Order: sequence, then structure tokens, then C-alpha cells
Amino acid sequence: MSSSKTTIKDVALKAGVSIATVSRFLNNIPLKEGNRKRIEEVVKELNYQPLLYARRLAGGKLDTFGLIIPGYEGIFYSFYALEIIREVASSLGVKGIDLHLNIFWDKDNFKTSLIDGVIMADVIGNENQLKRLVAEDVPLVVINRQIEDVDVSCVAVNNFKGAYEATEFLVHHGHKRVAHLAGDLRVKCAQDRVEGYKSALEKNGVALLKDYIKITNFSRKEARFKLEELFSLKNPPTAVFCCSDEIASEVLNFAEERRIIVPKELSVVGFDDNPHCLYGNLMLTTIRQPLKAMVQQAVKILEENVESKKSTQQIVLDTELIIRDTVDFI
Amino acid sequence: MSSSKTTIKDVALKAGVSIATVSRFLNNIPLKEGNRKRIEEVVKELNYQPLLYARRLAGGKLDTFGLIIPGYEGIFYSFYALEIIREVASSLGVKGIDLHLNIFWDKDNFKTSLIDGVIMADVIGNENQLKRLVAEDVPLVVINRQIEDVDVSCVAVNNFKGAYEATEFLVHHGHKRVAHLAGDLRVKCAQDRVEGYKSALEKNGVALLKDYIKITNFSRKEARFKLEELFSLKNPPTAVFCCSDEIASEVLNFAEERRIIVPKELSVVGFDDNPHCLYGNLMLTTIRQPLKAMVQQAVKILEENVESKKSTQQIVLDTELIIRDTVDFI
DNA sequence: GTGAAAGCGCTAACAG
DNA sequence: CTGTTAGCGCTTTCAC
Repeated sequence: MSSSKTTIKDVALKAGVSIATVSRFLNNIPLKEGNRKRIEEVVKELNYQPLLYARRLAGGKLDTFGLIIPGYEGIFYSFYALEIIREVASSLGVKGIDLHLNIFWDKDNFKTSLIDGVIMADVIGNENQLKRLVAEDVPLVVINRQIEDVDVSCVAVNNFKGAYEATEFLVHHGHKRVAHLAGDLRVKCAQDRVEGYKSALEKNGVALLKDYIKITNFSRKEARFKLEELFSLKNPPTAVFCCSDEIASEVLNFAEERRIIVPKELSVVGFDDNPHCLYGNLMLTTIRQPLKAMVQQAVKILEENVESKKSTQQIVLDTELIIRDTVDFI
Repeated sequence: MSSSKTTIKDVALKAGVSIATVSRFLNNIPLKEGNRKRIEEVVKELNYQPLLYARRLAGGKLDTFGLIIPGYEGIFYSFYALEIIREVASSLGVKGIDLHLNIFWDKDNFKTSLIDGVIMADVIGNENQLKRLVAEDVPLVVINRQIEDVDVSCVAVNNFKGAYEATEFLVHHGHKRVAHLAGDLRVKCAQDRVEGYKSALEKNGVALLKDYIKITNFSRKEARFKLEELFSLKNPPTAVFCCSDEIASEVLNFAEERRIIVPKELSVVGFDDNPHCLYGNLMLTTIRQPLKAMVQQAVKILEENVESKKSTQQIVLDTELIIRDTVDFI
């Protein structure tokens, strides 16, 4: 009530200083200790909160970052999205930065005037938006995706390498019939994982079978159809590398129903290290994505860019193989 | 680049009118058709976008709503949270309203100056924040929770009734040994579901056994421990009503492992109608929460409150029993 | 209908 | 170190 109406003027008046001095106080510019203290008291007493938009209009910052996430189901309905939102909110929270969330559905309605900078979580379907933001010179960092044709900072995960390691891990356990349940290939990370898988087989002299690569679009339902197909094959796989832990846990369910013993008869590796997929008596062997680190890096870079235009940076973080129960020698 | 610098002045100049007229145009105030058209052209040509904070400072709206979600794991890491975020983002998106997302961790750092109104998704741990916002007279709607001691609008789900129906449905199938895997009782909806469960048993003359109520905190892991306990009982339950579909699907996993046939030997009812829990060959019988309807109602009420202070409203929406495969007669 | 002018609350020179 | 002052871009009286 009252607090929403108190302005810098009221504070200045009550503290017996000019509004400029109060402004300095708000911006942590050194003051005579006496004044600093008096103002601090008055601010508390009046429960004064500066109007951020007035501040911004006068040239200050909004202390708000935007986060743009594609509304595409495979992304937005995933562990990934919530984890990103959570981590962005969390890292911004400790810095006192607010979060403006925008889901990109089909048209670009992101209002740049409400933020100091933007994090784009992956780019799928909104490539034009990316270009527009770059053109408007909005401080920007893209996560989980490397952008080749636009000069923009990004922090990504080495999906290729992660997939390579996962697949090689299976091969090193003697598996020759390794299937891959892939994600939606419109999503870059899904593509990269397929490539990593292929490359690992090739480098290790294992024949690549087309029938062993199945697209799931990250959906459990789709995964199930594809599993039926895989296990109707003359030579069903002895190992499956999955594009996500959720898909992997569907493999576990499927195996359970079919009485296929994991890992004795079937080895499984996931991707994500999603804690929600760690249940049952079998702990999933998986590739951990450094999502938190990725977000933290992105926030750091964005802060720098907001402070002063820096040159763009491209960072690629490594994944980590987490060895648990679902892989065995054949 | 250019667009981020074009102001109302540029538009006025180029269109040969005063800035006041452009402002009128922006606010859909009737103009002479000639002017309207000219301004429209110039706006498009210059790719002009009004600076929202300047507009707000001058008395206009920001067209931004805040969404506050408790950071508490059981909420924030759930289907519920993502669904709420998704639906809020979606309903606001079509109205051209932006979303300011705030996760409440431990201290109240929500800046009301960046929004026109606030939706609070449940209130757990941040009761003081709620009171502060009410005191500051910020337009506010609480969802998924009825607030008794504060005069505020809310849109909630009838969790009691939903749980009652679920439990009664089991009892009507002849079950006398009905267990309940409850959520975290600090969360109001979890409490209500326990009460609904109890009430249904009582009304139907089924003995209430303390050992049949187990707290899971909405976590699969915890659910598994409690399932072990339940099925070590001298008289294990023949039916389980779960606080969420995720917990229910854990029951399905557990049953599968123990070779307990669902629904022949064990009936299961969930809560949520979470599409992510619809996999495998058994489709879960569950209670559907009208989350989307809830959010839409909340947005509607909030819009009204922003336009003109209305009296507070309290709306309770009914759940729906979705009958699928996991309940059978005993 | 339209224009001129007065702010909204704050920051950032510029003097002192 | 501090106060004075001129805006930031927009809306909104108030005249015309």
C-alpha cells in the first residue's frame, strides 16, 4: 500500500538529503557514513523499493534477464526444460536478477525492453528470433546449441563426445549389436548424439545397421513402438544407447515385461542423469550433462555482456559417463 | 539496432503528427483515419516498439504478470510445476501478456514494480510474501490452494472430493484393504487428499488402518520404501490410491518386479492424469486435475483485477475420474 | 481530433 | 562528497 507509493523523493526528504544522494545510495556509490546510515534507516522505515522501470528509463539496469525456451513438446515437456528453468532461476536469484520467461510458440513476441539480456535455451523453430535479437544488439547467450552462422555467444554440451563414449563403453563390453533410440532429429543435440553413436561404432570396427537406429522424438510412447520393432528383428540388439534417461527407463520397463534380464541379456545406457529415472532396483548407467554448469557459465557470460560488450564466446562442456548397473559384458 | 532506438518522437516526426497522436494510436484511441494509417505505416517501416517501462512510468500498463512458484522440490520438480508454467505462459502468450517468473527459495525478493499482477502457484513457505503482496495491494490470484485467513482471490481444485471419489471407486470394487501413498503433508493438496481418502473409507464403512497410510513426499524413491513396508504387512493392501501418477507408476513398477498382477491382484489409482505416466501396456486409472482450466480462470480473474479492483473470488474446480486399466473387482 | 506541455521516478552529468 | 538540473520515452490533462 504505502510502500508502493513511496518514492525517492520521500526518502530524500525524510533523510534530509537530496534525491541524488539517495540515488547514489541505491547504486552503492560511496557516501559519507552518516548519510548512508540515515538513508538506510529511512529506506527500511518507509519500506521503500525503487521503481525499476523508472530506473531503467533513466539509464539504469532492470536487473532482469530473459529466458526463451522453444515451446516444442520434446523440449518443453522434458526434464531438460524444467532443469534449465530451475537452474536459471536459481543462479539469477542469488544475484538478485529477475527472470522474464518467454516460451516461443510460433511467433516472436519477445519484448526486449523488459530485460537487460537474454538466454536462449536451445533454438528450434525460432532461428529468426535469434537473428532479430542479435540485430537489435541485445546481450545474448545461447545454451545447449552451437550456432555457426550467427556471431553469438553460446555454451553447449559436447553431445557428440558423450554419445561416442556411451557407445564405445558398450562396444568395449563386447557388444556388437548396439541399437540407438534417438531423439527428434530437428533438435541439434539429438543429431549430434546419433553422429557420436555412429562414429564410435565405426572407429571400433562395428558394423552400422540402419535398423538399429530408431527415432523416438524423446517420447516414451514412441520408444515403446520402436522397441517392439527392435525386438522383432531377426537379430535383436544386445545393447541400447538411448537419447535420454526417460527413454532408457522405458527400455528398462520393456525389458522387465518381456522378462529380458538387464544387464545380463541387455545392456542399457541413457543420457541426462535424470534423478527421476533413478528408481527401481536397477540404477541406470548414463551420460551426465553438466546442465547446471552450462547455465552458470551462460549467466556469467551474459552478465559480462550486459556490463560491457565483449567479444562473443563459444564454450563446449564435456559430459561424464556415470557407470552404474545397466551395462555388462556380453 | 535501429529499432531499439526508435522512439515515439521519430514516429511522430516522420508521420507528421505530434507525439500525443502517436501515443493515442498506440493506445487504440480513435483517430482520423488518414493519420491512423500513416502512423501505422511509419511504425511498421521503422519497426517501432514502444518502450514498455517508459509507458508504465507514465501511467500505462506493463502487460506483464508475475508467476511465483515455491522452490520446494516436491512442487517445483513435478509435473505440476511444468504444467502450470506451460499453461500460464501459453494463456498469457495469446493475450500478449509477458511472464515474469519468480521461484521462492527462502527469502522474498519479488519486485512488484515489474508486473501488473501476480499469480501464486500454491503457497508453501511463502505465506508472508502472500501477505506482503496483499498489503501492497498488488492484483493477485492464488492457484491450487484456498487461503482462509487472507482476503485474496483463489482458484483451487477440489482435492478432497477427487480423493474421495478415487477411494470410493476402489471400495465399490470390493476393496477393503485400501492403502494410500500420500504426498508431503505440508502441501495442502496432499493433506486434502488424505482427508478425502479417510472420509471415503469411513462413509463406506471400511476400517481405517494407520499402517495403510504412507507419506512419500511425492518422491518415487520414498514411495518404493513405503511399498516395501506395505507389502511386508501381514495383510498387504489389495488396492492403492496414490497422491500422484508418478507415485502410481512406481507402484506399477514395483508390482511388475514382484510379479503382482495389476489389476487382478492389485488395483491402483493415481492423481494428475500425467501423460508422462501413460506408458507400458497398462493405462493408469486416475483423477484428472483441471490444471489448464484452473490457470485460465486465474488469468481471467487477474486480468479483471488489473483493469479495476474487483472483489475477491474463490473458485473451486472439480476433478474427474478417468477410468482405464488399473482397477478391478477383488 | 489534435497539439503543447507537464510530469511519472529515477540517473547522470555538472558544479560546487 | 553532495545538490542542482536536465532529461529518459511515454501518457494525459487541457486548450484549441
